[in-house]
Amino acid sequence: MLDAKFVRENPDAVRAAMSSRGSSWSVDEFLALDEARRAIIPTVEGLQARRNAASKQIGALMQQGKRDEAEAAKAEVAGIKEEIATLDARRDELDAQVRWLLVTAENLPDASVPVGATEDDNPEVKRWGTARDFAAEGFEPAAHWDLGPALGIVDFERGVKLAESRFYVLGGAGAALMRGLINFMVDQHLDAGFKEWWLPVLANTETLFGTGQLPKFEDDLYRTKTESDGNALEGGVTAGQLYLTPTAEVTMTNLHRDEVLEAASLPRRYTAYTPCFREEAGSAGRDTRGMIRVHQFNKVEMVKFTTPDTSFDELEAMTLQAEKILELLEIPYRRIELCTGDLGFGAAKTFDLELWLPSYGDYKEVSSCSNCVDFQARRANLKYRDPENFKGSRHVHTLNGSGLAIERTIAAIIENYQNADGSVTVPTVLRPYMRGLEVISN
RNA sequence: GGAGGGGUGGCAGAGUCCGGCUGAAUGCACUGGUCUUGAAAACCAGCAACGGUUUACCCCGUUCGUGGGUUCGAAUCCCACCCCCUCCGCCA
Repeated sequence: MLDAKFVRENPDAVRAAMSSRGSSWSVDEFLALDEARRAIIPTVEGLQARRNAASKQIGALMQQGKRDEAEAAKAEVAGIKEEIATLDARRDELDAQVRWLLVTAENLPDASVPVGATEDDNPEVKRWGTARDFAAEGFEPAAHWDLGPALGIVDFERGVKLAESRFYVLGGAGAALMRGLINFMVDQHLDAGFKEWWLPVLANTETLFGTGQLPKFEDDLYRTKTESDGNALEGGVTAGQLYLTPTAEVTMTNLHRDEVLEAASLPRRYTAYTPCFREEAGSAGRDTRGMIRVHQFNKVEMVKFTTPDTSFDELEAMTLQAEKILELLEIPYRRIELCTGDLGFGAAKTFDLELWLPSYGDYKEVSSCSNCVDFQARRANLKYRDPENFKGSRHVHTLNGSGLAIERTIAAIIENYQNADGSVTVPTVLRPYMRGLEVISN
């Protein structure tokens, strides 16, 4: 959520930022509504003050037994009340409109973010490792959606049988690989000083609002109540509604919603493994094969809470932490920086990591590390205090990053570590996590 | 699922029956001061958030789970909803 005061005082900067994002958010619409709203406030409050004063007087008069004067005052208040009611209704209306604009506004890109329109404009920042030359080795690499089932470790058909399309099942070494990767990644983050959490995968409306999934992106989420239950979300809060979380970022960031943290306790570095659920409603036809885009996937997530002065350093550190996982697994990857036009809703700056997938003949996203600055903190009312430097409290900066998305990592391992005979070598660092298994074969 | 209790300031906890200087006693925590070599203790003072106005002070408004209602006036009365707790039942 943007700071209304900031928008008011820096309309040109906001306009430019929104334009660079390709956002349709209108600064002028906001300013007009905001001005209309603020024009009414002094009038309403003046009337309220008069009403309050008169009421107090009536109480005093009643106690003194001055009935007639009290009755006269009551009559006067009746008139004021009518005026207030009219203006109040108008103010409520304007408040709601202004609030809707504020909660649906994208975050402002950081000044350092390269300007661009689409993902094609995302600059590549670095590249690590080299893709295997299968031709030189004398065989054609198979895709994970063929290799996995052939090895009996991935089963797409049974996933569909149990749930629906875009679900899958892992068996034997496949299941062990999943479990091993989760533990491997979490251990790596623990070694780097992160604190581990275990979180609910159902979350309420306030929680989803705090990180920005609501109110704009409800369609991406699985919900426990649907329109037919008479519980549709219409720009507000649906009582009792729960959502399957699309990422642990949501719950982990909201751990401190409505809290004031001590500056001395920052930065806080958190990590959690959770399953993630996404409706993927608008992605029919994209990545339909394999385990690249499924409704339920697994992810080890990193979240940080920092003071404003260190958040960009922490973003770099977080991105390096995610890269470290790929390097230990020896999977070729590249880092790209999202341009203004490709930034996510709440992000001020984002680095994506993409790993090499032979079946795509290209890099595919496996991690996204973002600094949301105070955007989520404002939504989630998440502040910190630092008595030595300022009075009161200020919003923290929040960061989140995948470390990593595991299905895509598994796909990359299967494809990059495959052998001519159809077996898959287990990456060295994972072997301790897989009871010493070195090769997955039939 | 059944029965009962409860949601008040950073925390704890009065006030609610009998509506009116109650934005709210008291304690703890916190901040400043006195005292002290220093600290503790003691004592004094301050201490909610958000919004409007303002150079600032002040002032005004809103907020006692949420929304609505009654009233000149609601933390206190009425209605609906949400949430939490305890006991019973069920259950990994």
